[in-house]
Amino acid sequence: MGRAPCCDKANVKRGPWSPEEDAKLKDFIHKYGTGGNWIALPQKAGLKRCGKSCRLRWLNYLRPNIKHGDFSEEEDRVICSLYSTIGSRWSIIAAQLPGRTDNDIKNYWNTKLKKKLMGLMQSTNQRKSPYFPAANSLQTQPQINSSLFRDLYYTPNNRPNITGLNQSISSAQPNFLYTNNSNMNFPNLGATNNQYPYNIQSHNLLMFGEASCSSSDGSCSQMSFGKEIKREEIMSNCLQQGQISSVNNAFEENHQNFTLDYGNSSSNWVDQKPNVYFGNTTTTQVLQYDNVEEVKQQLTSCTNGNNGSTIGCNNNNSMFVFNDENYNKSNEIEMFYY
DNA sequence: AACAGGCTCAACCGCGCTTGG
DNA sequence: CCCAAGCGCGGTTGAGCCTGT
Repeated sequence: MGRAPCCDKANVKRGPWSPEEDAKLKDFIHKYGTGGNWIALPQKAGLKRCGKSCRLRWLNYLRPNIKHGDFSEEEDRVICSLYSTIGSRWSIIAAQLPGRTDNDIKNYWNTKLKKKLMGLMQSTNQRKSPYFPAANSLQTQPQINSSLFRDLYYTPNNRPNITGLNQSISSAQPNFLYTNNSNMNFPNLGATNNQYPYNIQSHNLLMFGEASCSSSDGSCSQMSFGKEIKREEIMSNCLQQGQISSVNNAFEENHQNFTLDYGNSSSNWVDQKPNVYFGNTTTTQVLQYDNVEEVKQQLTSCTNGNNGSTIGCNNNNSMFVFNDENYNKSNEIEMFYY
């Protein structure tokens, strides 16, 4: 036996709302509010509708200050940024866009924005992006004539933060949230210190900004904004570029101590422990940076350097790989998003 | 003009979560 | 603690519109 229906489907009207029904619902809510009970509302308002249908109609169409019509480029950016970070959590995305409903954004994403991005992907496909581009290539913004796409590389600093996000995160969701501090307002995903419970399991990272579409049948019902970087590739690149002299217990099994061991004195490093940073131990904000210079600035102001006791100066959705020598010169930092 | 196929978006569905008895 | 009712959310549907032939 399945779940009991929320209302008597035989006796409720379905389908598009008439102007008369809209007026009835609007009038009733203006006079009496929702009373905190949508199920009882239609009967009180004299509507032959299911309470859920009334709620939906009100929230998505009738309530004041609903914005209809084209989305601005700024709204596009916000949607893309948040989608790439938290996935299809439309209500959270909608909360950052006043006047827009989750349904609107979902429809817009599925019918237009996703395709728009796919178009951009195709037009920039020739540009080969190595897993670890030369550090100096990151001194400037990528040469892409689209602010939308550019911002997928360097998330804008005006991107809304998601402070206070307090909903449980399904393990199926993207893994951008990591906490090693149970006092954070971010949901504690079950991590204990220095454990990274999500995608790290696969030992792969996603390099944010490389949107891709993959499916066996060639359809594109799923699109991800990331390029998988296998840990072996990371390490191999680090070695090749002289960024590390050896890899020891890097990406240790059991997903603990997500660190690179540089095989030489750690005192020169910004932090003795991991030089790959996840999470943020001091604030609940998602820290974002417009460009590499801002990252450097943040790192320079790090007060936790060298003592190895804490993970400081981290960022919730990016990881930094430092070149020891060049970090001290403050001129080479490679930044990767996952 | 007629038709087919694609697109849009309002609405529905069902599930998980929350709340209150 | 249990259970039922209600809420909120994300995925899906399909009627109507649009566009190309």
